[in-house]
Amino acid sequence: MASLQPVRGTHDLLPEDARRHRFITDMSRFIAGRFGFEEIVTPIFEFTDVFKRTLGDTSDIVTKEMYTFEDRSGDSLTLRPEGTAGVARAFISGALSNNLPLKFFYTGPMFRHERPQKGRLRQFHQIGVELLGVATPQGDIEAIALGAEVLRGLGVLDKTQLEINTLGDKESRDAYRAVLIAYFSDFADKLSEDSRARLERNPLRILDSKDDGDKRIVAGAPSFADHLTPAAQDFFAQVKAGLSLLGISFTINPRLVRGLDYYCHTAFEFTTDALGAQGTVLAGGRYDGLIGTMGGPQTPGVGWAAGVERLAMLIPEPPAAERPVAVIPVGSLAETVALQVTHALRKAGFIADLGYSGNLSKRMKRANKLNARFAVILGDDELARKAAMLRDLDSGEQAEVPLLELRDRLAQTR
RNA sequence: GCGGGUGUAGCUCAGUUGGUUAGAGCGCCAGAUUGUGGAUCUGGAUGUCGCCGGUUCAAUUCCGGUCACUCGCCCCA
Repeated sequence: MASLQPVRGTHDLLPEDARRHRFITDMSRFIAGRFGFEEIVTPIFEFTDVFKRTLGDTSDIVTKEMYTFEDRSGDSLTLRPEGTAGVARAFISGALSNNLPLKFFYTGPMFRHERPQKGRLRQFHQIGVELLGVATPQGDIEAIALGAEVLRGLGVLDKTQLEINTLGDKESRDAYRAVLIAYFSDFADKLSEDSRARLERNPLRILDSKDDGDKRIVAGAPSFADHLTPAAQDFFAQVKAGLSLLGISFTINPRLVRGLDYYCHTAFEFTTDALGAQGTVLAGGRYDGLIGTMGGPQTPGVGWAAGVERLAMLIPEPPAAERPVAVIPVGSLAETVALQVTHALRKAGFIADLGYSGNLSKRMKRANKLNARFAVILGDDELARKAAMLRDLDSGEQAEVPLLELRDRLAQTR
């Protein structure tokens, strides 16, 4: 086994994997385009503060998962651990607030120093969308509908379930948080160690604990639904109604939460049971407070991100590579003609492969391995007649074709 | 970051109760077929038995460490 290994948690994408990824990014970009989302490309690293301010000082990502380094001018930079912060920063830097609403699609690598697992890498890839400037439930509905359409386009929608929840508005959440802390504090000594830490940082998370003891305590916890303001209830009702109107099925998961203060209203996740512990495939929510928190104008936003590697694992077969035409010279005289023919076919838009060496048999084997559709065989006999033997590699039939007609004959079969 | 499992050929895996030349299938290469691939047959090459150290006359096998992968937790895409 080779001793030269890639950095832990990083991964080479060999052509078959790369094709799978390209299919995912191309398809999602295309479908996002139908919804009016245009691609935005932001840098792969930002000033560390961009992520610290958006993700909060206590989040796991900021406290232990960022690839942060100092560059030669002494600035603290961080490889982006997620995509929203960069888009929000671009929105502020570019003073785009008078063009609202804005609809962005992005794709690219993200970096988190986590312990790798299946579906969890240190460099991974995401696709995502951000819809800025729409404060009404229409935005949430459109974002979720787009997510569902992307999954459908990829052929994986039926392998996922959509779960949604509401985090309410700030008023609802503050009230609920206080009630929750009061409730759980009574049980503090009985909670698991993890949950005791969550009581400080993010009490909502306790609701989703997998610890059996915690679950018993959670069962008696006050319900968020009882603390939603009428406005927040109405907002959520409209989101649900919109999804139903579009035929998007969902379940409500009251334990689906987001930790940071700027999240509000709708949180949603498309999950699968096919990927073990990393079941979340596409997830997002509304973040009306984010841009304001970063120092920009108060601007509502809703968006989601999806893991390309996780999506790739749900796609059983990668899309087939395009099938080439194999040009096969027989004898050294034919080599120069083969080079010309190959070049002409490439200029005409065909994928043409000119084997580099070997006799006819060997080159035919190579053509077969490349899954070539046709072989163009150039030997002395054919060349004497300014023709080539055109062999259909699927049927095994072959016929001589004048060189001048080769291009049109091949074009007919496309 | 915490706990468990695994690591033998390019891939999937057998095997060695510690003993001399470590195996299979698939794949790869060559030939049967010097102008015809896919099927078949014949032959060939695979390899620090993850890495480092310890115990031992002897370690791929036992022990320790380490690295990688993997499962769960945490968290997330």
